[in-house]
This record gives sequence, structure tokens and C-alpha cells, in this order.
Amino acid sequence: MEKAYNHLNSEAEIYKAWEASGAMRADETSDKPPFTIPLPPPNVTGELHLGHAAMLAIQDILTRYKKMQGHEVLWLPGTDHAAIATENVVIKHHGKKSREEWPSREDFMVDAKAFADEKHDNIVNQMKRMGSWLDWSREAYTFDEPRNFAVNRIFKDLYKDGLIERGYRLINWSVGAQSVLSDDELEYEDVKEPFYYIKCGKFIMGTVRPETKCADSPLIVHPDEDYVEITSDELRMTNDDSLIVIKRLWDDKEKFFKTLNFLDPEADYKVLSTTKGADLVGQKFTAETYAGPRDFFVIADTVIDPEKGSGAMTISASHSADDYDLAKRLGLTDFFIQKIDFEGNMTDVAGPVAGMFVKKARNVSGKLMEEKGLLVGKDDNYEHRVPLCYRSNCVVEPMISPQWFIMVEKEYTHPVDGKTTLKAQMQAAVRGFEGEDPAVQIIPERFNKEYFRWIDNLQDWCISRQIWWGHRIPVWYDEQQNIHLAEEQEIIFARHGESEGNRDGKVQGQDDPLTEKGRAHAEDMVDVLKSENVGVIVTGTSARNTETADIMAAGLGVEVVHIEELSSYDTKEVAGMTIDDIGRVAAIKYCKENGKGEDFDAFVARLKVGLEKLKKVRSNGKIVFVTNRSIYSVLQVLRDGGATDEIFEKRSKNSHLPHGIIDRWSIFQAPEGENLRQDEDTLDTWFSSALWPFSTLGWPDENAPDFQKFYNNAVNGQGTDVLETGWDILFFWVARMIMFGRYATNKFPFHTVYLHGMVTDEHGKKMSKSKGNGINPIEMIEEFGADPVRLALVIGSTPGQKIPIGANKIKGYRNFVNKLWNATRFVGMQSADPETGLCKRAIPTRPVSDNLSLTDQWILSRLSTVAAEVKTSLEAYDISTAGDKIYHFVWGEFCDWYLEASKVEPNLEVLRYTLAEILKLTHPLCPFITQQCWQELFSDSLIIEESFPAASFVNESAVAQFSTVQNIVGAIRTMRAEKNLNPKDKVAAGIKTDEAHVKAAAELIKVLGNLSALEVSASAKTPDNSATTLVDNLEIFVDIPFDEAAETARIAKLKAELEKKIAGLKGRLSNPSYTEKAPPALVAQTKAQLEQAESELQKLN
RNA sequence: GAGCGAUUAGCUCAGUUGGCUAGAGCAUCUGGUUUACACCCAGGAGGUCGCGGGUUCGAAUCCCUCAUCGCUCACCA
Repeated sequence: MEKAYNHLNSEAEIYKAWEASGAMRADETSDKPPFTIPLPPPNVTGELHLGHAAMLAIQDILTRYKKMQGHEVLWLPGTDHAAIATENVVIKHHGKKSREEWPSREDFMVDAKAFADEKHDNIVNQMKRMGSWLDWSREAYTFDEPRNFAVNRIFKDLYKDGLIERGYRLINWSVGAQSVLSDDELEYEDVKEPFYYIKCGKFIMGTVRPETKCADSPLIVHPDEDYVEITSDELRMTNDDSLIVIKRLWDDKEKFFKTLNFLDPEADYKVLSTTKGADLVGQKFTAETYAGPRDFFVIADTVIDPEKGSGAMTISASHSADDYDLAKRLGLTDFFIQKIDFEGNMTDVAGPVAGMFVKKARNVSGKLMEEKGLLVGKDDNYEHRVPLCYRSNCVVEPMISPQWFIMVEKEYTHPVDGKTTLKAQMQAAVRGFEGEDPAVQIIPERFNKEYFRWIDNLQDWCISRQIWWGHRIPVWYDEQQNIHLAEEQEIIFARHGESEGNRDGKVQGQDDPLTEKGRAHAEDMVDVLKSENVGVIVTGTSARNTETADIMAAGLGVEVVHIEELSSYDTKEVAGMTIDDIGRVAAIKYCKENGKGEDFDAFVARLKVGLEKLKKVRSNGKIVFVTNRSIYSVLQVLRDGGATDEIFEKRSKNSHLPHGIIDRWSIFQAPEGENLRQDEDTLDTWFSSALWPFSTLGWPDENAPDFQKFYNNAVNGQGTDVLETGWDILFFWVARMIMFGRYATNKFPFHTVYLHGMVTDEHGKKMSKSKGNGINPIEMIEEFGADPVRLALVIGSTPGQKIPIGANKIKGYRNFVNKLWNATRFVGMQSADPETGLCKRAIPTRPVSDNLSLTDQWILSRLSTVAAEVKTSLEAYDISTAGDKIYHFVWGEFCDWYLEASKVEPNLEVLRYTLAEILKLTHPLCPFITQQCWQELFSDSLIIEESFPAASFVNESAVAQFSTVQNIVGAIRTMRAEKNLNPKDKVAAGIKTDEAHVKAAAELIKVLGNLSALEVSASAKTPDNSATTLVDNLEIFVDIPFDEAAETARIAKLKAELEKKIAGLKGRLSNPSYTEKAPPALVAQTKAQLEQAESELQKLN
């Protein structure tokens, strides 16, 4: 073994070995209780950051722990297509400004997909470097075929239940991204902008957006407030000769002139009349605006805040969320006039500023009003917050536009919950249904409040986005704008029967016909399918497929469609190799590598085209597709995504498919009809993310083995187990998974939500590029190793609180990992054969010797206790405490005491056993070093397949007795240090006791205390001039020439402490309310302490 | 403006339903290269638990006020 652990060599090798072992694959047929964690899929084009690293560390720890506890664990990986973010990156990557620069939408999608595919391996490899025990065989992608199918299915279901609607609504429009944004995608910024008070006839209204005051008609006043009409000579010179303002403002002259600061405070004002707001209602007038004269009418509503502004406002319903709600409430929907277009320019209604960008129009319209004498006040220091697009960081304009929405408050009938709403279901998840406990627990609990605050205020979710990179809305329109949903089609895969060529291990060719038995297979399939509504039979063009199809078509009375691309291929060149030996697809690969037969990539490309054609086959029933197993294998890979060579090879090896019906797929296809046009929009990226926990397990096929096994947790039978993520996406993602999960699967998608905090630098500051305090986890892994990075991320952090981390902290845990390495090295040296120097590797079994020393009993007991504590902590998701316990047990007890003791009184059996148990205990936190040490000393097996340590050696008295030994050694060391004794110098010491365990430990104390001699006896006499002290009521002396004054001072200090303690204890006991009210056990304890302290004090005197 | 969180050693943080002398890591100080480990060992110093009240036999812990910092949400025509 190397003197220092070299993580760089180890980690890559170990991860490879894990992958090669096949043990990372979860077994859906297992009898073990399932434990499932869906990995929050990182952006496929992203880079691993410390947030990901924290997430991976926490989830990996849970995964490994649960696996060692005997669960069938599935931690399911994947990536996210991250719609808006990725689309922007792709555009930038190609050096373009907008997607419109591509020749077509299809071209853009090809480039975007290529980019995503290329980036995919990067993030995946980075995830692996953290040591993540992920089931890569089940890797999913939010934008692959199965996920697209799930998206289409739930869209269709929701639409049919009336929970998805298309409508004109006010939405947040990002001018920069040219797309709608959900409320949660907005970021707010404080800005200072001029606030204008504008005349509207005699009325005055205030606004920060004068450019929108060009085409309004309703003017609102407060019904219960008094309004005064005032005039003055100055006012007579303007267009109107009087002003109407709310009386409250007029009564407060200081505020009045401060607000309407264009009016002359010195002028002579007269009040013409006072009127209730309600009595102004119905007034109609024509007034000048910056864009020319306009007709207005007065209405009243209590929305007006009498303390603010002039007491009147007009509403710009098309460009303000509040105004929109108000206009709808007041039935003013005729006044939704578009003043700003989707490029952010003013429309024609804006007259003189039409065509100008909003910001410019704002200044210009302000100036125009001033010139026209319409401006009566302006506040240049007005501060407010404006929404910005979180992606393009540019202005967000509220706009009215046709969009798709999920109706969260609409009632529908759910198969389990009955009449309900999506919102009610989301609330019930965490609050519990009437009379029931909540199905979902959020850790930390305080986020329940956050969750409810969000859910309770939840509005319909706008799910359409005007971008290309995403799941396209599965809706088509005809010329009358009627809606047509995508159609679902079932494809039944049938494998043709035995053919002539497939005999005696020979390889069959394109033209080999069916055998008699093969024909019989075809007849059998007819029988199976007779009861099903089959519309069409599809086949390639090879002889046996055609023949099978013809027999079936005749039997079922349906037509046959041939698709050339789905035909078989020529493998004659692979003579000499049997199909079952190598598999069909592997055979093609072999041809490719050896320059024979059809090129593998060309083969796959051909089948892709065929698959698309297959999806477009029209049928008034199910489609049967007759094929062979190799084509089927490839199509399956194409459908499931992640089409790598390894996956092809893996699939092809599963080549023992029976003849007959082998699979059924459902697909969505465009609805049938003339001149149908698909909706241009795509779905919000969170729509597909919201399906993640179950779309990755086979849903909507609820009979899928994965869904049955892993979407049925052992805790409360809901979906998966734990959803662990950052709290910042509690609403975006977690809440929506809860919503879709309950809706679609009748279960909540997980029983526990664990929210970790934001990773910050070591001073708790946000990491940012501009501050330069960012830490790249990959660099840290390179420098220190993955295990220390994991420890640094999970120890010393609390759920939901920020996770401060710096190189120093990681370095500290690197030292721990190295300590573990060296402990292993020491044990290895102890167990090495003295002659050969080699160490026999064997997995230690539980020590059976009945001749255990106190030290052995102590370490075994402590091991047991710590294992139990770690288990308790991990079960409660308290990883920090678990890590801390392990850290201190390994370093402070096993290394500092047991290893040192074993140099005096070796017990190899206990030593090896304890180390093995420690490695198991530490494995979930530090997978690499523990695996490496395991291999060095014990076995080539995977340590993760061992059982997690259980408490089986608890021995309280041994622990107490050894604790006395530790205290004695500590006291001796302290006295030595106080006397500045060189560690090399040995001295004599004595302990005045006849206690057997102290006597038994004498040799150990002698070595650890670095003593020349040790007398343990009740009758031991303290030599003159030696230092004394008390430990656990035992008198100890160390024969060190001492300085009288210092020794007296030390004893005095000891005495003072004891006296203080005694006084405190006595005080407590003399308080009758303490002895009466405190728990009796506590009082007894206090008494015992007092006795002990008094006895100690006596000995000192 | 509202809500949430934080405030404990120089720094970063633990501290369970209120109960033993309030702990850890890093930093610091003293002494040490004794064949597992200087990525180390041994020992020490360092805290009025943000302030002020209250409840209690007993408060870092529960309640109230205030202060400071952080986060989130909502906005005023």
C-alpha cells in the first residue's frame, strides 16, 4: 500500500469496476422492499456545479445506505432539456441572434439536438466523478420518446378533463426571449423612473407609463370619497378651466402641491363644487391625450386608494396585470386595446409615438404631454420594481395573447379523490386529506409554510412557450381553428416464425422463406389477435416477414403495408458465427468493424426513417408490425433514447425473443385530416419535469414492471421515496410533480421532500463569477478527491440552510480520508505474514473469542453504539450528524485509542473486524476510499453489497471502565505537559486503587502515558515532590520534580472548581421546589454528583 | 409593506421534548519526525449563547420587544 492515498488513481478505476459489475442496475423482479430516488435531472448542456455536487452527495449517501440496509434501490438518473436556457445557448453557440436565422424549424431542431447530444456526455461524466451509484441502464431524458409519450398522454387526459384550456389571457411577455414566461420565471429589479400626473379632462391620474395613456376610456373614482373641483387663473389658461381631485389631497395643501408640483402654490384657487365619487359616475367627456382627443366615461370602484395620488385612474387593461384583473371584474373587456406589440414597439393607436420602442415612447409621450399642457405633476425620484426576464434579462411586458393554461381551480372528478381541483390535491399532499395524515413530508418542516403560501395563491399555470426547443403542443387546428388532439395508436410487435435459413446455427439470408413451423407461428398469431381490433399489418420486404404478414392479413382480413426501410438485411458475411452466440446487432457491428456487410450507422439511420414511416401508417385499429428481433432491438433503443453502441450491444444480447407477439407500444401521431396545422408553441420545460418520477418508470403503462416495483414505496405506498433538491425549485418543480403525480397516478409521487440549501463560499456568501469566489467541484475532486468533497458538502450543514464550503473545509476531510487510509495500512501491516510480508485477504467475521480485553470490549461496544446512532441519523435524513459521528469515532476513538492500544496488546481478530465494520459504516459517505481499503485488506467484492453494521456488542460497563483509563492517561499527559516534560523522558507514576480494570489496564496506561513504571495499588505511597491529581475519584501521582508554588496553585485551582461545583449542587438541592418538581431521577443524579464531588474534595485536602 | 430564516469561541457551524462543567472543525499557542499517518501526535488557551424583558426549581433552547444580517413574496393608478 502506498504511504498516502492517491485518489486520482483509485476513483476512476473503482467507478469503472462498479459499472462493469452490473450491480448498479436495480432489479425490478427483486423481492426486497423498494427504495426509489428520482435524480433531479441537470440541464443536459450544463456543467456540474456545487449545487449539483451537494445533491449528488446527499442522494448517493441515501442510496448506498438503503442498499446496504437490504432495499432494492433505484436511483434513476437523467438529464433535462431545459427549454429556454438550452435554446438560448444553442443560438449563441452558432453565433446567431435568433432562431429565425435558421432555414427552418426542423433545421434548428437538428442543430439543437446535436448540440444537446454532444454536451450530454460531459455532464454525465461529471456526475459519475462524484461517485454516484446511479442506475445508468435506466437513464432518461426529459425530451426523449418515452417522456414525449408521457407528456402527450397527460396533456390529452387533462384536456379531456377540462383542466387544460386555451385562452386569451394577460401573460408575461419577454420581448428579448420572444416568449411568454410564467410568474415564477420573473426577476424583479428596483428602478427609479419618473412618475407622471396627467390631466384627463378635469380629472388627474398618475402613471409611470405615460406611453400607455393613449387609448383608454374608463376612468375610475372612489365611490365613497368626496371630490372637489377647483379653479384658478392659472388653470383657466390651459385647455380646461378646472381640476377635479380627491378632497383628501386638496385638504392637505403641502401634499397637494408636492404631488402636483407643476401647479403654482402662490396662485389663487377657488373650490367650485364638492361631489361624492358615486355621483360622478356616468359622466362622459372628451379629453386630449398625447395621441389626440379621446372619449372617456366615469365609473366608481373601491380599488382606488384614497391616500394615494389624485384619487382617479384610467386602466390600461392590456398591459398591466392589475388593470387586467380590474377590467375583467368590472366587465370592461371591450377595452382591451393593444398598445404595444410583441417586439416591444408602440402600435398605431399610439399616434405620434407609434412604432417607437416602449422606453423611447415613454420619454417622448411625456414630453408631448408637457407641451400640450397635460402634465400637472412629475416625481423624478419615484422608485418601484419592474419584472425582468430571468433568461434574457430584458423587459417583460404584460400582454394579452392566446396561451395554454392548466386550470388549477377548476373542479373535476378524480378516480380516488372524487370531486376536487388540482389545487386542492396539492394542498392535501402536505396538509393531509380530511381526517388523514399528510402523504408528503417536507424536510425541513418550515417549508410547509412556504409551500402553502405558494399553493394557496396559485393561479392557472401558463404552459405554452413560444420557443422551439421543447415538447410541441400536441394539438392541431383546422381551417376553422377547431382543435384536434394528437391521436394515440397502438403498435403490436410480432416476431416472424422460424425460417429455412435459421437452422443448424446457420445465418439466414434475405430470401429465406418460413418453415412449416414458421407458418404455424403466423397462424397462432392470427388466433391471438382475432379478438383485437387490428387495422393494418406492416412489414419490411424480406421474404419471411412478408410471408408472415400475408398469412396474418388473410386470417384477420386486413391489408398489408410494406416499408422498405424496415426490411431485414444481409448478414451472409458473418458465416461461421451463430446468431445466438453474438446477437444480430452485434453481428452487424462485427461486419462494420471488419468492413463487411451493411454499415452499422447506415443501418440505424435506415431504421430511423422506417420508424417515422411506421408512426405515420393510418389504421382504423391497432397496427401489427412484423419484424425480426434485431430490427426490434434497434427500434426499441431508438424509442427509448440514449442510443449508444453499448446499449445496442446490451439489447442485442437479449436475443432469445420468442416467436409471436413480443411487445406493444403506444405512440402519438398527428390527427387525420386535411390542412391541419400543429400549434407552433412548445410546453414549459417544467411540464415534462413534473412527470419525472413516474414517466421514467414506464408510466403511462401502469403495468410496467418498473412502475409496479419502484413506484410503490415501502413507507406509505405512494410513488417513489425521497425527492431531494434545492429549495429554490420547490414551486417550479416539486409542487408540480405533486400535482401531476396525484392526477395521473392517483398517488403522490414521493413521501418525503428533502430540501438542501444553497451552496455558498466559506463565509456564507453567494458564489458568483463577478466576486470570483466560485468553486468548481471538478477541480476540487481533482485536487482532493471525491470523498472529501462529499463530506465537506454534507457535514456541518442543515437541511434548508446554506451550505458554506471552501477549499479549507475540503482539505480537512481529505485529511480524514487519509487517516482512514493509514489506519487500513496499519491493520494491513499487523496482519501481514512476518515471513512473506504479505497479508492474507479475507472478510473478517464477528469475533468469537471470549478472551477480550477491556479495550476490545470497549471498541466493539462503541462501534455498536456508533453504528446504531448513524443508522438513526440517516433514517431521519440527518446526514450531517451521521457523518460527524463517524468522523469522531474513526479518528478520535479507533485511531487515537484503539490502534495505539493494539500496539501494546494486539488482538488481530478484533482489529480487522472493527476496521471492516468501519469501512462499511463509512461507505455511504465515502464510497471510493472505503472500496479501495476493502480491496486492499479484505476482498475484491463490492463493499456496497455488504450489510450495514448493526449494534450487537453494546457493553456499557466496559465503556465506562475504559473511559476511566482514558481519563487517567489524559491526566498523566496533562501533568507531563504542564511540567514541560520532553515526550522522550519517561517517568514513574502511581494510581491509588485496587480496581481490577485499572490494574488490568496498567500496561496500557504505562505505554500511553509514557511511563517508566506504574504502581496500581490502594496502598501506593505518593513519593515526596511529585505531582498529584484526581481522576474519577482516583488519586494519581506522577513522579516529576515539581515546582512547589505551581503545584500548590494547581491543587488550589482543582479545589476551587470542586467547591464551586459543590456549592452549585448544594444550592440546587436545598431549593425545595427543585427537589419537589424536578424529575426524581435528576434529583438522585444531582445527589450522587454531590457525594462524588465531596469525596474528591476530601482526598485533595 | 408582509412572511421566513439567522444571530453560540477569531472564522464556519452543531447543540434532540427546557436538565450534568455549552461542543466540533479550521485558525491560534506550547511541546514533539517514537517503523499507520507532519495530510501526524500530545497538551493548552479561547464563549455574559445579538440586546432587554417574561415563563420556570432550572432557558442557548419556550414567549414578547428591539437591533443587525440574509432570503422570499407582494406591490401603490
